[in-house]
Parts: sequence; structure tokens; C-alpha cells
Amino acid sequence: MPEAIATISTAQENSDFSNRQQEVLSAVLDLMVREGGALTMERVAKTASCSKETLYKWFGDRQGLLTATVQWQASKVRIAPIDAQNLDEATLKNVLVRFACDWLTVLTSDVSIALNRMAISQAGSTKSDLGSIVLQNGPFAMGRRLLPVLEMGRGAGHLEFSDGQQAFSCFFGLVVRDIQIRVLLGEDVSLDEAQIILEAKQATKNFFAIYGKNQTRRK
Amino acid sequence: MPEAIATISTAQENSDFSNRQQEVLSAVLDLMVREGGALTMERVAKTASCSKETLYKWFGDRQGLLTATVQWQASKVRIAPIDAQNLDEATLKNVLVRFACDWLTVLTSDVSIALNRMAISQAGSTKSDLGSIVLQNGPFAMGRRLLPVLEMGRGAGHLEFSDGQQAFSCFFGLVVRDIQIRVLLGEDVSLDEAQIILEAKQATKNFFAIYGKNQTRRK
DNA sequence: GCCGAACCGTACCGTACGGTACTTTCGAGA
DNA sequence: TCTCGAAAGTACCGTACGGTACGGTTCGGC
Repeated sequence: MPEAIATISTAQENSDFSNRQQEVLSAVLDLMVREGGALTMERVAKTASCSKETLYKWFGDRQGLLTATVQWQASKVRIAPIDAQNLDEATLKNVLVRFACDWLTVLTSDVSIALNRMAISQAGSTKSDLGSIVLQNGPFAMGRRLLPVLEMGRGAGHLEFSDGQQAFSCFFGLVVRDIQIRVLLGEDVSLDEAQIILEAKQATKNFFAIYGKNQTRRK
Repeated sequence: MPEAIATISTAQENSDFSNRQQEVLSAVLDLMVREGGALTMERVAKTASCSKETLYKWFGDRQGLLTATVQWQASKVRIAPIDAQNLDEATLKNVLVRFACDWLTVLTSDVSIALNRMAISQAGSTKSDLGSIVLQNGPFAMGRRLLPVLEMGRGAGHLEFSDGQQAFSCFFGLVVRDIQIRVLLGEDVSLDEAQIILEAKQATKNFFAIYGKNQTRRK
């Protein structure tokens, strides 16, 4: 059964930040989750037990601190790679279900919600790339990962589509539905592990109803 | 061909706000679209040519002004009601396509983007109901409208599902996909009328592939 | 023409926050 | 033990913004 495999690496040396700096970034993340977007440099300094001056020295300004935090967090979330070579249909479905599980788990996590809120609230106004960073490590990363899988599935004769991007986008919609916008708008969508697995299976089944080549239909 | 029918009523007496007040709210909306979330009471007063004191007298405080704006805008967007009685399958599909068109049109509109950004950025922190207001007038309103249609379609033998809410949620995902999160994060997703219609038709077709009773499959 | 209400424009206040400067502390190396 | 640099702690500055106060103007009713 596909347990969530979105790995949070314990994260030391794979990053451009020193250990102390990562402590600071971790504090920022905590504050973002706990306090929402209203984090001040003073709160960060106090929480991380460092001086404001150090913050500015390391990260330039507030925007730089936020950007660094988002990038650092993004570098930590890695969807487990796919290595399925002998793609029978059951295996393909399993991979898709695992993908969906991972995605739903990440989407509904506190950190992801806080990060997305932060990026969205800045997307309209200031010149900053938080939005594109989140985008690159969110939907786009998922697409880059999933597309080869879908194409392998097509190659093995289990799927049928002309536009891979469109097929991916469809899968995305089937998995995410209105869940993300609802959590972002503050609704308490509590999904436990079991529910996530159910949703993921349903989404995969529906996906095969659309793009599957010779499926038995109807749930 | 389904033109967008999300009607923006010219909006006078159907509201709880006087004409002058609606001018102010309109100015707020303009500012939210142009400037992003960083709107100040002073900017609003200057833009609407009214005094700050009047703003506070009418709306209480900043939060009240934002809430009033969101509610006012929500009261303006009305998806055209469905009156299809003799639901043959073609009519049902047409209704769904129109729905999808309306929804995509609204989702990608400047005003909707600005409103959602505003609501999302406040959802995590302050005690305020912007999020739930947007939610009520967004996905939930769409669901309330669409659910009877789906059930009529089921009654007429064109659709097959047990959980109507789930079927709606699926349709939502097929229509919206990753479009909303991308526009909210600042990507420039430009959809012209023709593309929207294509997307809507595709979504409807896919929906029937999942929930249709006796459909001819594959695009 | 007078009065009061509504409202505009503007000046003002308090505070919160981003950013900077200065002092103190701590720890490593000579 | 002395020195030096890095970083903590703190005080400070400028400004932006929410919210209030007040004088001036318009306008409808008498």
C-alpha cells in the first residue's frame, strides 16, 4: 500500500546555507506556519535567537529572507523518483496512486499551505519571485516527474493520449480538485491517511476512464 | 455556442450599499486589481475622492471595508440559472460546457484573482471571514448550482453516480485543473474565449467518460 | 437667508516595522 | 593571556499606515 513518500531530507550539506543559517530558516518556517504571513524581522530574530543585523547581513533584506526560506524548503521536498521499468498496468496504476498520495499529503500540510499563502499574497504586488519559485517546485515539478511516467504508460499500451501536458493537467485536476483552494482560503479540510489513499485511488481510476486504453469502466 | 454568461449586473438597488458607497467599493476593487493587496485607507480615500473619516464611518475599519468589498463583488457575480427541463444528453452537455466556460472566465478575471489573493493572504492570520465569503461565493456556490443539474442528468439516465458531491468535485477538478493555482501564483495564463471554450468542452467530455452512462469514448 | 447634516480635505497621533549603528559577549588561534 | 572577528543584544531612526479630530463646503429643509 502506498505510504506517503514525499521525503523530508534531514537536510544538511545539500544546501547552500550553513547549519546556523538553516536554523534561522527553520524558525522562519515555524513562524510562517504559526503566525501566518505577518512575520516581522524582530520576531524572526527573537525566535531564532539571533540579531537582526545578522539577518540583514546574511539575507540582505526581508524579501531575501523569505526567498531563501522558500528555496530552502523547496529543496527539502522531494517526490520519490520513479524507477518502474516493466510497466504492467497494475504497476502504472500503483505509481499514479502513490503520486497522488504524495501530492495530497504535501498540499494539505501546514508548511505547504503557509508557503503558498505567502507566495500568493506577494504575487500581485511586489517584484519578487516567490510565486515562480513555488510554482517551479509545485505543479511544474510534479509535471516534470509525472510526464515520463505517463509516456512510458503510453509506450506500454496502457494509456492513450496525444498531448502529454494535457494528460498531466487532467490528472492534476482529478487529484487536487477543489481541495487546494479550499485549504488556502482557510477551510479546515482534514484528510487522514486513509482518506488520502481513497482519493488517490479514485483519481487514478477516473484518469484511466479518460485516458486508459482498454479499461473496464465504472467504479 | 456558449458565450460567457456570468452576468455582472449593473448593480444598483439589489445591494445594501448606497450609490456613493458602491462607488467607493468599486474604487477599492480597482485598487486591489491594480496595486495588489497593498491598499491603504489613504489610497482608497484619494482614489474614491472621499475622506478617510467617511470610510471609517461607513465601514468601521479597514477589515470592514475589505469585507464589504468582497461581499459586494460576490453579490454581483451571478451564474445564469439553469432552466433545462427536457434534458436530452446534448442539452445536458451544453449546460455543463456553459458552466465550465463561465467558471474559467471568472477564475481568470483580474477581479477574481485579486479577491482570491486578498482572501488567501488573510486566511491564515487575522480573525476575518474573507476566506469563507469567497469560498461561499466561489466553489460552494458553483456546487450548489451544479448539483441539481447533475442530479437531473442522472434522473434522465445520462449520468451515473452515487455521491453527487463527489461528482461535482470531479467536474470542478476537470475544469479548473492547475489553472487557478497558477494564476494565483502570478503566472500569466492568458486564455482567450476560444481556448476557454475548448477547455470547457474537453472537461465536459472527460466528465462523461467518467460518469456518463452510455457514452462513446475517446476524443 | 439660516440651520444642521453629511461629507470632503487635511492635519495629526500613535504605533509597528524595516533597516542601521553601536556595544557586549564569546570563542578560536597566536 | 591577548587579539580579533563573528555574532548576539539593544538602542535608535525614518517612515508608512491605521485611526481620529477638526475646519470648510455643499445641500436640503424651513
